Amino acid sequence: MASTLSTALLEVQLSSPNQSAEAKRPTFFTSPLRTHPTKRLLISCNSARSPPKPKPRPKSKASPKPHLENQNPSLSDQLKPLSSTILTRNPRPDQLNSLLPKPKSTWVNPTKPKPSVLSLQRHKRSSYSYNPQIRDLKNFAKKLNESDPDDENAILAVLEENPHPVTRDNALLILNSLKPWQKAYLFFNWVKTQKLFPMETIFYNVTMKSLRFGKKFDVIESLANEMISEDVKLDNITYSTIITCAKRCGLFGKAVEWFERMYKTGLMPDEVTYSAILDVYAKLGKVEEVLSLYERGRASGWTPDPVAFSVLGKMFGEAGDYDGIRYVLQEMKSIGVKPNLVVYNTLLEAMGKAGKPGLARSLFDEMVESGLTPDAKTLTALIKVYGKARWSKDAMELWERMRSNNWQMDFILYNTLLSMCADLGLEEEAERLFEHMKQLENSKLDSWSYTAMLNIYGSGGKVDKAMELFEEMLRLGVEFNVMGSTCLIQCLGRARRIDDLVRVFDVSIEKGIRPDDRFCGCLLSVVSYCADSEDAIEVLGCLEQSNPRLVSFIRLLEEEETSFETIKEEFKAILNEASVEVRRPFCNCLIDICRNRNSNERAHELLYLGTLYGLYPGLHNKTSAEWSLDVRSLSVGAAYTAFEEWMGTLSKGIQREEALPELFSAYTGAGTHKFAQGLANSLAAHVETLAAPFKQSEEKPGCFVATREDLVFWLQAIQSPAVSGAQKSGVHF
DNA sequence: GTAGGGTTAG
Repeated sequence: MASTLSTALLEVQLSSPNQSAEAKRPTFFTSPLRTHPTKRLLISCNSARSPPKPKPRPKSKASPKPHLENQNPSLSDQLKPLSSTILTRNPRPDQLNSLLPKPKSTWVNPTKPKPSVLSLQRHKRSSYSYNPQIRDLKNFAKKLNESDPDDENAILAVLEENPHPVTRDNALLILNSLKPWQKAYLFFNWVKTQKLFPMETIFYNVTMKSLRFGKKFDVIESLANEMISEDVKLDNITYSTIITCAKRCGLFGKAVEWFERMYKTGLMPDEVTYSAILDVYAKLGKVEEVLSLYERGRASGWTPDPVAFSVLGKMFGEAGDYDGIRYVLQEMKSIGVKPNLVVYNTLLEAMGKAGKPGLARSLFDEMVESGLTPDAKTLTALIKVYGKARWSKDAMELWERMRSNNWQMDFILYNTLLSMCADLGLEEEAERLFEHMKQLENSKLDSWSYTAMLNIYGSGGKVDKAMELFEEMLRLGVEFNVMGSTCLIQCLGRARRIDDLVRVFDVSIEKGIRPDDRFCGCLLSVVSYCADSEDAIEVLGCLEQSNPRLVSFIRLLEEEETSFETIKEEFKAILNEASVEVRRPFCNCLIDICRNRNSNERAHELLYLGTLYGLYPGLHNKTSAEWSLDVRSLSVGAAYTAFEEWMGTLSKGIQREEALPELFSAYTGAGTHKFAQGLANSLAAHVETLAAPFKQSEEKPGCFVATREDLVFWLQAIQSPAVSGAQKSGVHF
């Protein structure tokens, strides 16, 4: 089995997610905005710089191909591993909503002047005339708001009490004051049945806004259809309300459908509707469509406002596209639009998502210099960026600045500060803040605050403090969520407090927590280091309730007669069911479990499969001077397995007299990650057990180096029958 | 929230 790893390395290139066969195909829309495909990414000539290009997909490194004895395989043979090694990806929102119109190939002559795609005039609002009865009417609306929503007769009785005649203006004023959508909708229908005056567009619009608040898209749509059948004109306000409601309900196909419909009726969107639809495409991750719309709008003479730029900024942030973010800033500069606070907030967060903490910091400085005062959202975004980047110094400085400048803080910001403390391991600071938050007026510590503290104690191994907090949550009735439970269980597992772990698990299930993949991964990792089989059985019991398939798989691994094919198929199915971020941890834990149960053979099979399914990209790196093994993303057991596998492959290479480089290195990393040091120590111990000639480099901690001469000598020595004892100590070649 | 668009914690 192990001997096939070198060929597996060939296959892994096929299974890397970036080269998946499901390459995105651009979707066109059928509105008059359609442009010729080759023109789609051209940005208006006013822009100073070229638009962001889609990033080239990362290419696989051209590593020297292992020598293969057989002839070139046929095309169908070459394609086979592709279908058998590709895992499905998590569904994206645009894949869930396949309602977007399919492309039609309508030729648009690019030499003709582009038609205008949006109206530069915003919808004019009618001005209110002063209503002397306003007080009475507001009181009346208040009564309606307070009446029992389920008691129709009571509501009708209130309606009869209206002190003033229901004129158009009075009805509008009342409708605007009704809060829950049920009341507004009821009043709207009541007015309609009175037939005192024609129902104009504005009545529908106000009612729709209320319905949007209640996310009642189906009702909004029925009202819109009623407008069409009753011949009431739909205006830009109607359409933007419909579109944004569909968007907030996640019905992106519907949003696009109504946008298309607007064009079909000959109504031109104004910039508000236009921004709304830009946001729809942005939320779908359809960057090219958004840029195309943007470009067409610019070509029609549109000067986008900060809202439009905020939409673009958010979209690029979600895509982690730094070039895109920079493009937004450049566009604003060249058009002469000054970013407002919301734009800065969006871009700061986007910078964080694109992994640019330094640029976020300078953008923040620029914002403050421009005279804007950061609000709680600005500070939340920046604290989050610094926390994730582990920039302790900047985070603490900002925290200090917040206090000395008396900048606005809210509870979300406090909770974010707590989470940042968890990221940076600042236990004392977090405790102080937590106490401070307890004493704040009008503020209650919520599940987020407690979860952040559980995270801090959990990752710091403070198991007693974590349990105290858990009891406190139960006592105070603070919601205990899946993340808090995961942190606590992880902590209890590391401390081998299995009875407490099982109790926390039971409480979690009682409280209605639904185990997610991370939660199961956490239980699986506890199983992996349970030396005591009774403990393992307890934890497997919890896992059985959360993910029975995983437990059956562990049993399959234990049974000697299970074939490799069975393991392969079942493992693939499990990985496909799991979300992408837990796939590698699952594989790592399962390898550890196998090694702990002395089934190294199975561990090698799993590593092979993990590699095959693309869970360990970049594990092997080769230059002419050095071959290296990067085990930073591997667990201890997986790292041992990978190391042995590597030595086995090299050993065979030596037998075949293949060319070898001067230097060999294994890299465990020794950086900021909590467990990195542990991995370096473990590999050091393992290397010593094997008496392998790898030495930890002094200038590069976490890097184990061996020369070709030493390595070849060692490998040849342990292969000779005289020293076969080395094999008993765990070397599996 | 006073007829429509954007930011808002793991």
